[in-house]
Amino acid sequence: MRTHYCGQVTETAVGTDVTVCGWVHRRRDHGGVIFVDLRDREGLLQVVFDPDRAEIFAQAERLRSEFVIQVTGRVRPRPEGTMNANLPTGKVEVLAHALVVHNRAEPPPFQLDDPDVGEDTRLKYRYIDLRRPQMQENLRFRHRVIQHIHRYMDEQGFVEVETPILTRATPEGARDYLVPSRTQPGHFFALPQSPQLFKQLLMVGGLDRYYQIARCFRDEDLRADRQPEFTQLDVETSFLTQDEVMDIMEELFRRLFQEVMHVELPSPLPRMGYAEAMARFGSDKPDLRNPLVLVDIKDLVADSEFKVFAHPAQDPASRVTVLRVPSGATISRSTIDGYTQFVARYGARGLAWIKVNDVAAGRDGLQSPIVKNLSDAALAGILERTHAANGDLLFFGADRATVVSAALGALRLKLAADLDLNRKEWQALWVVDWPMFEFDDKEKRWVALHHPFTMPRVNSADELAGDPANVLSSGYDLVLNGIEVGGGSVRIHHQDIQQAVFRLLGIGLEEAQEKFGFLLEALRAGAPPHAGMALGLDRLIMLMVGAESIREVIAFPKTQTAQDPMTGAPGTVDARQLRELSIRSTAVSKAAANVSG
RNA sequence: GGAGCGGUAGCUCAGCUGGUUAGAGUAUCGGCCUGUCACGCCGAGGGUCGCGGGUUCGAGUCCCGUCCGCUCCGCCA
Repeated sequence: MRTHYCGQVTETAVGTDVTVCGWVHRRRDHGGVIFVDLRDREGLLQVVFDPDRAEIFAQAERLRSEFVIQVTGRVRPRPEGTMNANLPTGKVEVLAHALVVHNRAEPPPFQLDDPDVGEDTRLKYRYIDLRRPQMQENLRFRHRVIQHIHRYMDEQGFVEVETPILTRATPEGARDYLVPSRTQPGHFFALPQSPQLFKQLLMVGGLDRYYQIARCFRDEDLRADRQPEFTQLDVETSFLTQDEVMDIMEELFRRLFQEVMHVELPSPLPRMGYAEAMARFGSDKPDLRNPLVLVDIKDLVADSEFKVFAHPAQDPASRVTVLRVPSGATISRSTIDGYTQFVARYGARGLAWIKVNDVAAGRDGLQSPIVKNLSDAALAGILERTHAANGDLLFFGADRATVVSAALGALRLKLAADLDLNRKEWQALWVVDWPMFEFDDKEKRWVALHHPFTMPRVNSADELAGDPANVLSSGYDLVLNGIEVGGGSVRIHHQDIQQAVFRLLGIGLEEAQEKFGFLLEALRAGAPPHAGMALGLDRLIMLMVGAESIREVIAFPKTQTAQDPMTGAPGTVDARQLRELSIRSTAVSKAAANVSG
């Protein structure tokens, strides 16, 4: 049907006849001559309709935006002074000899070159939105990344295996998406939160090296970087140590950046312990582009008269921490009030601050509502430890450690965004030495920080129960520019340790047998030591293309209420379908109660 | 479950302390135009002010509820 993509018709084609197909991007009708910018996935090409050819000129007058046409014509250089330097095809044009209108089109609901169209409109008409060059580029970039992954994994001896989408619900972890069984009334499949157990069983099955570009499903609330279905590069290996697995994945990561981004990442990537990440950055996924760091001052204020500081300083579960903002003294009171409200979201009950006007002047050089409460020694210690300089602003957090880390960790990110402090570079690192368990205060029970199949760093099952809070796991997370893009661990391959972990998580023998019996049996069937990882491809590609949301790199994403404005999913089904599935809905129809706009 | 911001023409938005006929840009439609490329010029049409209720002589504007979109907290092993 065509000889060239529009975007590929350049000077080399001058003098030849070409046939191109595409969409009418824009029509400029000068009465006596008509220009059409014809668009396909490779770019734009100017087509000229001349009144000398009366018949197709008349046809061209009836062309409208987004009509699908086919043009045959002679490529010729544009007249002197009419070249368009902004287009790769800008030195040439095609004089139309023949025109076929393959399809007319309604005027599009939005203009393709309008950068400010609302996302709900874009998603409702995603098939039009996808025509925009940015979306085309995002999806093709994604394709290139995945092609590189396939090539690398194959080179490294990995075998791509598909695992079930219909599987069973498991306790722990995210809320499951359920699929009712018709043949087993009252029973449900669950969509996999990840292929975790299957890939472990593939190791027991002797595959040795498995990978899959796997869709995962989690029925939790959405964020800019979270969709209910998302894609992971899922990997599992046998007989490799933690470091060996990390090396393989790190090399993939580095090569992706080299080959797709032309960016050199350091080798090896830096590694940081979870404890250090929380202490210095208030986060388990620190953004190392950000120069701000948290500095603990517990010891400096422990015997202070100032109870707001002294009390947490004496509590082992709390921390007292300073965030120094270089040149931050120019930040206004109202802006600081805004930051106070900001940290309140994370549970902080206040945000103390000191403006450092003159370090040499000691107490008199400091401007703050709290200096009067602090001793000269404490103030001097704080200035010294934070390396405060004239013109700096110090923010303080004093509370339970989880609150301080969350609040000041978030404030650190917000300040960097507001003051444009982040270095323009790529900062990848591993976060290692994670705690195995965390105590959930609300549910009053231990939960696995990574997942329950992660190998705890203990010598025996008995060691676990003694001091769960201080058991480390062999988990590792890959963090890029402050976003978790992957994580993995060495897995438990002994049945007794797996049982002990279940027991600690409050999963009794019977429940473990019912829900994980197949895993426990497999671990008794000659399970090799194994370890693996998953890379979140949507997030990684979002970062690589510089998008603000994962939705920009997914062809048909869902909105924050997990709906698809285009298909209307999720939708209702008729009563017969429900009956076949032995299901009755208790929901009151939204449509009956309210028609939304 | 919670917080914030938003919802007015196809799209992007303005609309003050409530007040006559709700505006702009763009898109669309018609006319003119032979070198434009966001073509230009002239003209026209286009509104359930998300939805429901309330206050008021009077509501796009105020109040309550609700739905939708986005960001975030919780949640996401």
